[in-house]
Formats: sequence, structure tokens, C-alpha cells
Amino acid sequence: MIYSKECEYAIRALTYLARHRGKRCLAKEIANAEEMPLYFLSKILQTLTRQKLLSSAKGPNGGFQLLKAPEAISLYHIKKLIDGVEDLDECAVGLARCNSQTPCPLHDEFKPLREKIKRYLQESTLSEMTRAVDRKKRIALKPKPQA
Amino acid sequence: MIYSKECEYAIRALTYLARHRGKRCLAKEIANAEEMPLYFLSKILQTLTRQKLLSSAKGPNGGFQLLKAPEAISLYHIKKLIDGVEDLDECAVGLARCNSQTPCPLHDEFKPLREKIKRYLQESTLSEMTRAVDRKKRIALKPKPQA
DNA sequence: GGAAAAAAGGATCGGTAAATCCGGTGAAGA
DNA sequence: TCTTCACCGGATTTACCGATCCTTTTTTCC
Repeated sequence: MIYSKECEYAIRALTYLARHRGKRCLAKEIANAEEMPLYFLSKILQTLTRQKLLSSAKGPNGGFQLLKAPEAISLYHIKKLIDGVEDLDECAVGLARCNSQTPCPLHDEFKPLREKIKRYLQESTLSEMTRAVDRKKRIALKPKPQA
Repeated sequence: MIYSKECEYAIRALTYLARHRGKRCLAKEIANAEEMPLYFLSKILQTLTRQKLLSSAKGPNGGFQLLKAPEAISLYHIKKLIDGVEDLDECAVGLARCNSQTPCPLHDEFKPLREKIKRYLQESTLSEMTRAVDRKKRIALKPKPQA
């Protein structure tokens, strides 16, 4: 709804790398763990490497590593790199070409909502993502309290 | 961002028909007024006709007409017919396949925002759309107050 | 009945996102 | 040095959405 598939994979891969900070991770490893198509993911990791978010190493013991601090990378940042953020800044409800002739009727009403989404993406960093994942995993793995 | 192009056209066409309630409108007329591709629009109007939102008539004096009351048709309703609303009801941030293994981390945090969007679409009907369009047109046509 | 008008609907096209394939490059280790 | 491993990157395939074309069907009006 907000991202492309590519961007979604990027976020999930980066979250994985943030959770395994300090260790080199193989594309294959990430693809398996996160159930993403390997070749597609490889492309994405290449992009993120070119963008200096990741370092990469070839050969045995190779793999990818997060270069920046997880709290320094927001979802907004990632979306900007992969998809662009124009859709967040421009016309709201998705009714394109809003001008005086064919105005986008609910533009003004929707604006605050759109701003909220934007702020949300800016404030959600990879740290939040890893924390949320950890919490989820804990809940998922823990046996039922009363059982 | 929230709708497909097809859905956007549907909303705009339905808004046009709501503003011209009681009169039969040609696909061509709507396409011209709203600057939408005629053939594509025709398909959409056919769909809406099959879904019983519109009545259609062939031949001279033919055209399309809104069957239901504008206040009875919400944007949510339209989106449901054209795009489906799974993306609003299911996983939030757009991180698909969220389960215990690969949870969609910010699902819970994003939920209220998503609920707001959903409510917004449910509460915005064609009546609101026509009112908003009328307001916009009035502003656009009125000469500057102090001029 | 014939001509024109307009919707119905099948077939097709084009572009972009998603996904895949494969040869190339460089690093590690025996 | 040779082999293996893993990333690099160009080329290609697939799928889907947006858009268009064209034929058929139905209706109106002369």
C-alpha cells in the first residue's frame, strides 16, 4: 500500500542485517530467512551497497554488512532511495491532476492524514524495526503463559 | 497511493454522474469533462454497470446514470469493487506475509493510522465528493475578492 | 427497413515492476 | 596456482496494469 515490493524487500533485508549487526550475512542466508526471491534480493543488496548503506565482500566469508547505525536509517530514508517519496508529498487521495478545472476534491481533508503517514515513516528507524521483530519473536516462541 | 488508476477514474466518473443526477451522460462526455481516456473509462463504466451502481442505455439518447443515492456510495465501497480493500484490512506497513516467523514488525504501531484511513474512506461518500467539487469550482471561478 | 448512435466486449499493445539467468570479477584457502 | 565461493551487472523473461482498437449488439429515429 505504501511501498513497492522492491522497497519492502529492502526494508526487511536491512532489518535482518540490523539484527545481525557485526556479522557478515550472505544474500542466500537473508533470502532463506526472510523468504524472499534470491536473485531479486541480490539486486536490491547491490543497490543498497552502491548507496553506501551496506558494505559487501566477495568470495568465501563474503557477504553484506550494515554500514550505518540502525537508528540513523528510517523507513522514509529507505523508501526515498528505492521508490522515491513524491507520492507522499504530492496529491493526497490519489486523484491525480488536481487543478481548478478538475480539482482533487478531498485533497485538503486528507492532507493531515498524509502528513501523519509521512511523519510515521520518518520516525520509524531500523532500531524500531529490530525491537519490534524481537518482541514479536519472543511472543511467538514463548509457550502460552497458562499452559 | 491508495487507489489504482482504474479506481481513481471510477471515483471521478461517479462523482461526475452524481453531480449530474437525473440526466443520462455519455461516456464520451465524461471522458472529455474529466480528461480521462475514453476507452479505458468505457471499460470502467461497464464494470460499474455490471455491479449495479449504474444503469446504461445504448443508442441515441443512451448513456449512463447513477442508480443509487450519492450518500449511499462511499469511496471505500468503490475501492472494494475495483481494487479490493485487502491492503487496508490486512498487513499494515506493506510488509507482506507477516506471521510468527517473519512478522510485520510495525503492524500494531501502524494499525491506528490504517484504521483512520479506512474510516476516512468509509465516511467519504459521493455526496461529500460533489460538495467538495462544487466548493472548489466556486473558488476557482470567482474573481479575486479585492480585484 | 436502413442509417446512425452508443454501449458491450473480445483482442491486443506498451510499459514498468517483479523475477530470473548467466557470464564476469575478485577474494580466500588449499 | 587452482578451485571454490560469493558478489557484480548486463540481458532476458514474466506478469500485470493502463490504454487502445475493432467488431458486435441494441436502440432510436428517419
